[in-house]
Amino acid sequence: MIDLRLLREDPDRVRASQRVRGEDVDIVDALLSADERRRSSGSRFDELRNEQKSLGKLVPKAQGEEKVALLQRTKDLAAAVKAADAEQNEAKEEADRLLRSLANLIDPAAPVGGEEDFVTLEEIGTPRDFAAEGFEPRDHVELGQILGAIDTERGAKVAGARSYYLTGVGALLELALVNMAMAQATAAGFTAMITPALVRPAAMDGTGFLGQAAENVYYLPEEERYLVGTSEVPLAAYHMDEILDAGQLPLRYAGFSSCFRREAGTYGKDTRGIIRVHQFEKVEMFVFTSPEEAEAEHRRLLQWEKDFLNALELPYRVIDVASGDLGSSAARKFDIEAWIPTQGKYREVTSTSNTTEYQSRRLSIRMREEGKVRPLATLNGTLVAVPRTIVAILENHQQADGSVVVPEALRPFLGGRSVIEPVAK
RNA sequence: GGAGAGUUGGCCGAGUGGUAAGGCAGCGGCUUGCUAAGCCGUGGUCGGGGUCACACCCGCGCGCGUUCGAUCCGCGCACUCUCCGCCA
Repeated sequence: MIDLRLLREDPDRVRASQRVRGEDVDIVDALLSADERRRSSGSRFDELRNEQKSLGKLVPKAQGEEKVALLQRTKDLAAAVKAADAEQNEAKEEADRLLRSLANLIDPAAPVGGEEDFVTLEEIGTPRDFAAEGFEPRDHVELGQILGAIDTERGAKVAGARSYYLTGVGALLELALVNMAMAQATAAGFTAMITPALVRPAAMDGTGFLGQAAENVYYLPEEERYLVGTSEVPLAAYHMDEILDAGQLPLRYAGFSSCFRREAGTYGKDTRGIIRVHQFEKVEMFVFTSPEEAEAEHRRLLQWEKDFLNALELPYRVIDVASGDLGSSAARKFDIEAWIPTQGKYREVTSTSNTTEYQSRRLSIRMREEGKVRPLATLNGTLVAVPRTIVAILENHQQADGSVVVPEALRPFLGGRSVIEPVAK
């Protein structure tokens, strides 16, 4: 959530942010009046409660008629206090509900517009010219079959649409990618983490995923638990309700977990293969740092993502995502899209967001610096989302005979293997 | 799944239906002097709300109830621990 003080002082800035996101602007005024009501009802309660407490202290000392009169007064007061408390709570709840429904303030540097209005920051590497090489590239589904690496048919049989098995070398490929990602992250100073995939509502809501993204979240009503769509959730909530010492920042975590997504509203999109699936594994970077450092840290996260894709020798581009396409928590977001030869376009493989103080306020995570306590910034970035990275590797590094060359940096994690050969039929 | 115990300030730990002992640590001072120790004082020294700043209000895990008044009594919930059962 955003700073209520900022909202009072500069509501136009908040309105402008909501507008470029394409979200409700009226909520700003509703919140301002709810906040006003909360403050006035709060001080009314304070006064009554103060009187009640001072009178209450007199009760045990009072005697006879004096005591009877006093008890009558305090009894009346008790009813007034109760009413004032109820009003205060109602106003608080309303203000809090509205505040939590407000998206993060957009970074003024982010491009304005919808999904198509991103700005391409750079293109790295050159897509291969398969025509010049004299063969038609196979898509990852076909390659997955030839190599015995991916089984989507049995995935559907057992688990339904958008499900898959990674088999043989495919399974090993996942483990290799995860290990390579963790090796890079720990070398950069991240703490490796294996996180819960099942979290309580406070964690899910605190991270901002129960707003516009709620329809993509799996919920287990009997347990009141959510399945996370990214380890960003358990990593952000790791320090929930804590005050971190400024001296220990930045705290950098690399979390590995399964990720679950309902993919509601994506019927017909990417139905083939493993581009869009209900369950996958991912290594996610997550950082707690000071608000002043957040922007520079965001660039560092982007660089670590690039380092990883560079090591995999994949052609990609970096885009600056437009205001209307940001998640509610993000002030700014950079996506990296890898080139997918058989689709003839770039597809998202990683994403890094600067969520500024939005999540830390919701999760009540603060930093203490020179005795002062204030919110801190959180950032997240994908190091490797396994299925899409496998798609990119298979398609970009395939050869005419259906084999796939293993990028050199990945070989040590794949038992030294340099080529993945088709399995004999 | 069953039974029981617990949750108090940065940490430990008492406690009572009427403004939360004590200790450690902290902070201020003093003494002796240095792999530090002792004495005195301070004291919710923390977090939230509120104010120009004070005042003031809220916080004894959370919520609801009883009461003029709840940390204390009742109900519900969360979490931790112990034992039993089951189990990768």
